[in-house]
Amino acid sequence: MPTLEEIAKLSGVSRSTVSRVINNDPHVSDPTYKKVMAVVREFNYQPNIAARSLASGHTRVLGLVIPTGVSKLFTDPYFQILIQGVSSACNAHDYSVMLWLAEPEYERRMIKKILNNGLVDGVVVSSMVVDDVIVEALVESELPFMLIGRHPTVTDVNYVDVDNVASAKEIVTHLLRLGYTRVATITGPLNAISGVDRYEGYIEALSSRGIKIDTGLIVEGDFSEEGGYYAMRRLLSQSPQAVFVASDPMAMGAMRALHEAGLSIPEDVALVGFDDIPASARSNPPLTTIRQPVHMLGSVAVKTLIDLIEHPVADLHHIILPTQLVIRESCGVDLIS
Amino acid sequence: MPTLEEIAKLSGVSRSTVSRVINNDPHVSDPTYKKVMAVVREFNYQPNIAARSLASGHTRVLGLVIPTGVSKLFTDPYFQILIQGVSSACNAHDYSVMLWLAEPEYERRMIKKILNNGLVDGVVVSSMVVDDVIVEALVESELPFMLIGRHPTVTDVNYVDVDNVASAKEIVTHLLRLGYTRVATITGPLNAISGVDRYEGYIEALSSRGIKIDTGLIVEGDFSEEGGYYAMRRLLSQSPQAVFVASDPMAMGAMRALHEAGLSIPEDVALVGFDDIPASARSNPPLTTIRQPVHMLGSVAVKTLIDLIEHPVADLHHIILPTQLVIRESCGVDLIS
DNA sequence: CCCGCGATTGGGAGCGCTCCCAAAACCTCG
DNA sequence: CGAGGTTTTGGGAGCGCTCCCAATCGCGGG
Repeated sequence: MPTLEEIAKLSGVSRSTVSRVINNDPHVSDPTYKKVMAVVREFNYQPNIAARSLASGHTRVLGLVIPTGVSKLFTDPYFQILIQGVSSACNAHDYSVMLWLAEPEYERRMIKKILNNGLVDGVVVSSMVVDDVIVEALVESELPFMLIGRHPTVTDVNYVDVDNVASAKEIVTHLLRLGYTRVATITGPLNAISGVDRYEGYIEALSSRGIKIDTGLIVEGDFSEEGGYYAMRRLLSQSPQAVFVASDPMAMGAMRALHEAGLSIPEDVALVGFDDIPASARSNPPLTTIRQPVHMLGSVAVKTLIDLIEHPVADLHHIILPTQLVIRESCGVDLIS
Repeated sequence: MPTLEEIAKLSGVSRSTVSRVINNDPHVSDPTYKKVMAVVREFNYQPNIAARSLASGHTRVLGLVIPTGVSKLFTDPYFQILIQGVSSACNAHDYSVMLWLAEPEYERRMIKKILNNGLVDGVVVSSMVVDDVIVEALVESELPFMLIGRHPTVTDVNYVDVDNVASAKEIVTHLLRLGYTRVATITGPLNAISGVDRYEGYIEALSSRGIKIDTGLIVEGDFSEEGGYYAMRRLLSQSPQAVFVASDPMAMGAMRALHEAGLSIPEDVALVGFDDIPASARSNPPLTTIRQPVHMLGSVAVKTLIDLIEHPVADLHHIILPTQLVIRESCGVDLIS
């Protein structure tokens, strides 16, 4: 592995000039540029990142933090797609991504490591949990960061999110419009902001149609298939006409419970989800759900973060990405008309 | 963020002594150690990684390369669990992980970046495809690396894998022992080594029982749910008694095709898979499959790699992890006894 | 033909750490 | 009490790059 200095010698110019060439500094004459580039290519020269970082103070590396204490949740395709979105946006901008799956036992130590080690120029945090310590730590540090999913209490930070409340309201309203009146919900964990927001949307949808809330029809889940399954079983005795399940993996579990109980969807119970994971299009029956642009959440977070790093500004970014109601068969058809 | 030098001044010792303290060098007297540590903690000092890397030549960062040209495949829980295994082993050893999802269009450029940028001390590669360029490139570079999954042609490299041939043979043999004779297979992509190996195991199982191979019963899939679905549909006309599906996601697809065709499992067609993804325990019926220790594949790869980095030795590591036949309901019960 | 100015180029001074060697401090024991 | 050894400690010399400033080059106009 040659060094800058060697490339300089080899091409008969100074260290500085080579540095200019590899950094696309315009203050280089065309012949010099070509001469140096030829040598660079010939020796397949790659600048040493550590040296560059030390000298320049930045690394072109972003951290991606997924505080999934619950490894069960990490099986959710959501994270996979998110990682993909982050990764591809980083590639496109010539950044690398450092992945931190924050296991709870390491969390404290880890946060310090993340913030202080100078390894990353910024971090993307997939925030989920309400009392997340990392966000405060991030605020204290001066490291640029983007949250994926808004934070419940700290609002003066940058984030990208979907409108969970409105989207949940939309899909529940769809159910109501189809004529169902006894609509239950399996919520997400209520210590997760998206869990709370989707629940909120459910409440709003019912309320705005003057339907009073029946707490018997509300069961808290945990976003997992298993959680959906058990929640649905508990709901069975209440014989709801329709159920808004706050995540597709839970909806899969709910379907399983329903099938086991010999009930058919949507004839006996209509079901809708939230997320539109790949499996939802292929379930039996295909699931009506809200499509989140998960990949885009990741890539937008990265793009915004990079912009923030390279052109620091004071103003806050609160980006809301659109969702889409995807109507399939699990919600049944209009009962009224 | 204080520097080493500042901590040294603050604690009244030299730069070198502080360096020794933070690196746990035994050549430090106890009082000095305590004195320095107090200051380190008080100022929450974290050594600058870039500087440390530049000076020491290593980074305590491992690269994880997943050359999933096919993003479809990345939805497979396999990778998620693999990433988790790698990540947690890294955490445990105080290493960080740099994630590279190698999208095909970036591949060439990326490989160079990975190998030369000096950002990582070693890489773990989830190798899948037969004609993978990265492995050769890795061999040329002097970077330590571990493959997850053996390479079809390059054998003098370190890898950790399961015995796909033997495991496939085991599960197909199980099918044969149950009394099925007309056993089909939906293979993985045959440009993936695991696809080939599992197919091989299928052939061996039949052959060793003197059953001659019927090419009509062999359909190539691609490890995805979709692929399994379409492959099963093609297989339907051959009316197999049982099918060995080379991956669980494909088995899910095959089940879907079977259900659609109104056939029941295992009464009309028995089905077995390979992988034991979480969903397999909950499918209808639960899937008989081979359990791979995916998490462990990741963590063993990391541990071995770290050992390789820290204690370089010449000898090759070819680690084979055990699999387990998990019998559930999809394979039916003994037809003979 | 010389001055002045913009476009190029060169070189010094670090960035914050590790590593090595030598100096200092401390023991042990004859 | 001092030689000789063993710990500890200190400081210089980089690691390979960027950044800044000064030096050089080239060229048009007076």
